[in-house]
Amino acid sequence: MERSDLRKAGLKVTLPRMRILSILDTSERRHMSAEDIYKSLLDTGEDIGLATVYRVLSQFEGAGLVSRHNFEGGHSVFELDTGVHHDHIVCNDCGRVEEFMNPIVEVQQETIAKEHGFALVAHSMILYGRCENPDCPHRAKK
Amino acid sequence: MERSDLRKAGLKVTLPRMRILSILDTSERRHMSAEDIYKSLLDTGEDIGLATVYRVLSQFEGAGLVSRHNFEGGHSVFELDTGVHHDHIVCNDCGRVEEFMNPIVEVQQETIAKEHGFALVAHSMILYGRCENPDCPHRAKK
DNA sequence: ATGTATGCAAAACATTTGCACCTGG
DNA sequence: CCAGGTGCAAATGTTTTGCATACAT
Repeated sequence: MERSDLRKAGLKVTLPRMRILSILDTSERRHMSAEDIYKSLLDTGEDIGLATVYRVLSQFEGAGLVSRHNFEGGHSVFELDTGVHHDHIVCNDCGRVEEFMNPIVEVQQETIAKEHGFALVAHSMILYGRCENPDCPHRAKK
Repeated sequence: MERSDLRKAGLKVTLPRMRILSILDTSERRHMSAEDIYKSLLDTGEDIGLATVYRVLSQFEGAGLVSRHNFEGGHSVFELDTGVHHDHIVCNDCGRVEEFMNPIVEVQQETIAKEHGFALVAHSMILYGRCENPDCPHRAKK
């Protein structure tokens, strides 16, 4: 029950918030843009505005319920924050997103920050490539 | 003389292109947004449109003369491509950008891609933190 | 009831594009 | 001369905001 998550975050339990949380939780794609979520709501017959989707996602981000990533292409993607840190590898062809966590890289980040006299606050690491998924367009294309 | 760089890229040597290249080359800040470059042109008394700045930067990117990075905040920054790969660490307070190249991280990226069945094409790694620069606002603030 | 949330439309940005005019080779 | 480049304004795509209305507590 995520109702409690909302209350804990100091957010009223409203229908749009529940629905958006639910979509992020149950969609087969863990990483969705605001537009994706909005369309998904329309499909479900919900009458929720795109502006609300953005507002709710920002609040969720502030509350630590979701995290936002700036992938290439000028739009953000959101995912439920499981509390487990990870980075992303994205297929340039089919858009598939996979998660990874590499301890060696994590350690190096601290080392690098220290070398440059920075107190590390956050980082963004995204790998782009072509995946081996048989359904991936770049393989289908030949 | 960068005239030859332009010719090599199959681009006519025009005034806007020269000026933009020159700004990227001589500005003390190596990393600039399109807007930054545009303002810099205005300061120099140049009459070059923002649209042209974007067009030229895109062409330069295609020609490998500059590289584009998507920092947080929804805007891109451009820098002269020296041919030497590096990533970035950005100060959240003063906006200062430093470059680094960590061989261990580079190797791990290939390993990670392989583990996930991806052929690595590109990557974006940006660290965010607070720098020790005495001029940095977050230190001045107390 | 009452302070928050929401929907809608409009605004705000960053970036791109259409088109008539200019310019470099 | 003439393909390609540029300026300007208008179009785009994404995200934010103002405001009157609706809702959770």
